[in-house]
Amino acid sequence: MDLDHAARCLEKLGHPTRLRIIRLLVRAGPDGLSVGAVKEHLGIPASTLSHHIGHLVSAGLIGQERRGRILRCTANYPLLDSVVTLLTEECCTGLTAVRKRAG
Amino acid sequence: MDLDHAARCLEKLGHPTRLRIIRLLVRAGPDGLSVGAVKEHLGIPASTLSHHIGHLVSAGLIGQERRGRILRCTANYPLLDSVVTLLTEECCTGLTAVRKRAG
DNA sequence: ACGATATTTCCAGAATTATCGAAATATTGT
DNA sequence: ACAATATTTCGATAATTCTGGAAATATCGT
Repeated sequence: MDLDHAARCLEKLGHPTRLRIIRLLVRAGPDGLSVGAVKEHLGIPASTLSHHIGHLVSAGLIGQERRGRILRCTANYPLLDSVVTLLTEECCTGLTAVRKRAG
Repeated sequence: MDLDHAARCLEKLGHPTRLRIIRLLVRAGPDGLSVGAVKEHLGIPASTLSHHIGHLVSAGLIGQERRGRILRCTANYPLLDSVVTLLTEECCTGLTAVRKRAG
């Protein structure tokens, strides 16, 4: 996970609708949710949703598996974790870290 | 820190140049760096840099304090921490968290 | 006041992103 | 084969973002 890859992930996460999608899928657990279920939750047009999901898939932030007519989306926990880790280690290792160590 | 605010911050962090700026300032510590110093490090035109810094300031991710001719920029550690925290708690509280607890 | 340094604002063009209806594709059950 | 459901792709428009040269602004030292 280099800085550019992290930036690409953060860019995708940095849209309200997409951040909601990620939150939904994370909360849904390892089984994730179908595209249709996400659509129900967010109440946005199918084509708009499909584009946003496409962004997230292209960045690897979510995975997809077809089960019959339904396309199941799951959060890529390890990648999300990597992004958070990089953000923490590379970009938050200043005063806050010192404070935390100091208690 | 609600989801929309977090999305705004992530959007700003989600650009390679801006993520580099943040990293520089975080590593620079509480005193931060002048705009000129950041420009030296990144090697980009002043106006381009100024725009990016403007983005970060508007999102509150960095602060500025004028000292004579020099404008000192500092990372907003608490805000960065809030973003990471929200991302962790709201969006990474799935399998990864379970794994971590399990060891 | 002036010249030098630091940084922003103005301006414009190119590129990218967001939105969503309509049409297309994929899959299932009958 | 057909109707129904699930999802994507197409196509078009509007909006936003990115970039950087040139000009403007701010501050300092003399």
